[in-house]
Amino acid sequence: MAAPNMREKILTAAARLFADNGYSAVSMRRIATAVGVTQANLYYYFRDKEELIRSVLEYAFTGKNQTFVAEAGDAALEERLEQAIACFLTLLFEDAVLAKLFFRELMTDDGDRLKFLTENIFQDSFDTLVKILGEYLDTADPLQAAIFLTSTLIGYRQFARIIPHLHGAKPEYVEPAAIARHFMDEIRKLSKENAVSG
Amino acid sequence: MAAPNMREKILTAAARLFADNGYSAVSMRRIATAVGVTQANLYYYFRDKEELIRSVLEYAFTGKNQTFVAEAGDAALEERLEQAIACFLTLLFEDAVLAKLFFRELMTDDGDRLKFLTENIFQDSFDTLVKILGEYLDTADPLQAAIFLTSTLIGYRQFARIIPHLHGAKPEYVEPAAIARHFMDEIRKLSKENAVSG
DNA sequence: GTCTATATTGAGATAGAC
DNA sequence: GTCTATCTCAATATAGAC
Repeated sequence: MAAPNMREKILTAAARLFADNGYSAVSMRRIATAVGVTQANLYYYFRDKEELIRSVLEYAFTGKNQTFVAEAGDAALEERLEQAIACFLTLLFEDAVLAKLFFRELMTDDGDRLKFLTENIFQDSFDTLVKILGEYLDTADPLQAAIFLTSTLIGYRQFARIIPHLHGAKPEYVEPAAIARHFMDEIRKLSKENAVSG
Repeated sequence: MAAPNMREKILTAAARLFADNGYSAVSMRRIATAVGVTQANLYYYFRDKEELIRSVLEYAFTGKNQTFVAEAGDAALEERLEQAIACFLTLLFEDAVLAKLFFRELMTDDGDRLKFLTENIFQDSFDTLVKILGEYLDTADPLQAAIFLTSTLIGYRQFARIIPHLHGAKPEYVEPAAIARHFMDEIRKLSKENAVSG
């Protein structure tokens, strides 16, 4: 049997397994079985498990950044902000594999990997966000505001695991579109336009 | 050698190792070495690795809930809110082991474990928070507001791994006290008192 | 490019001496 | 209560046939 994108098939299967179970909990055998080849075959494509993990992360994260930024075109300020929020939330909620890998990476102590994550997922989108917020919000420190906003979205995705177990939780609390709408309603109150001048 | 709280020594060492490396990446041997006993000895205290993990989580999480709630005494509304925020942030930032275990648990798909986490860490504090926000904020849905607030704090702790790598980040962006202050400044603008009536 | 077979190491776990 | 010794299995990785 030939191997058209066998490398990609391995990366996809490994990404899903790593996302769900963590790197060290997933054996090379399990990945191979998921793909339908023997364990030894993985070593034709990747030198060792370490390289496979690094490759999976590159494969999963590279490019996701651009999608996020691109959505913020040249529409009105408030619309661009809403777009960016909705876009990031959708990414986090719909792409479970990416989200889980992302959160796993957030737990590493390896500075290089955190830097890789920053540069490949955040930096560009974040710079755009800072600019938008600087114009839109009534704040002296748009970078801090962007940090809070991003934190809320990231945290919401994490907390969404807990929310369904809380007393009185409604299903719409974990729907990205509803979250984005509600969040924008609150942010709007903090805009320059609506701000109570100090 | 006797064993005064050997069980606790094991739990402490295991908690730290599990927090830093993940459950499956840490072997019983490594835990035993960290404690200074042999691997076989762990099996005197815990039936198997599964039970050790469960015990570590119980040990780490039980009670943390009360601390958080207790801080919200009978002071003024705004002060109680500020206290709660600062308290939760401090817990997340100062107790690295607890925070890491917490975030690892958030990634499980096991409903029972998420429920355990909800009941032992969140539910009580969260109910209190909902009440406070219902009185303090100009919102129709205090539960949703509490979700957003909690998400921001959780997410901030996670994003704090990224923040130092972002262009233009200042050290105070990852200091719990500064975060709490800044956050309250924003929330205050959304209070009933300051709300722009619609 | 994929396989079978295997070397080697480390894992979880148990038995039984002290 | 802690140890030594050992069992068993699964893991990573390599060699070499096809």
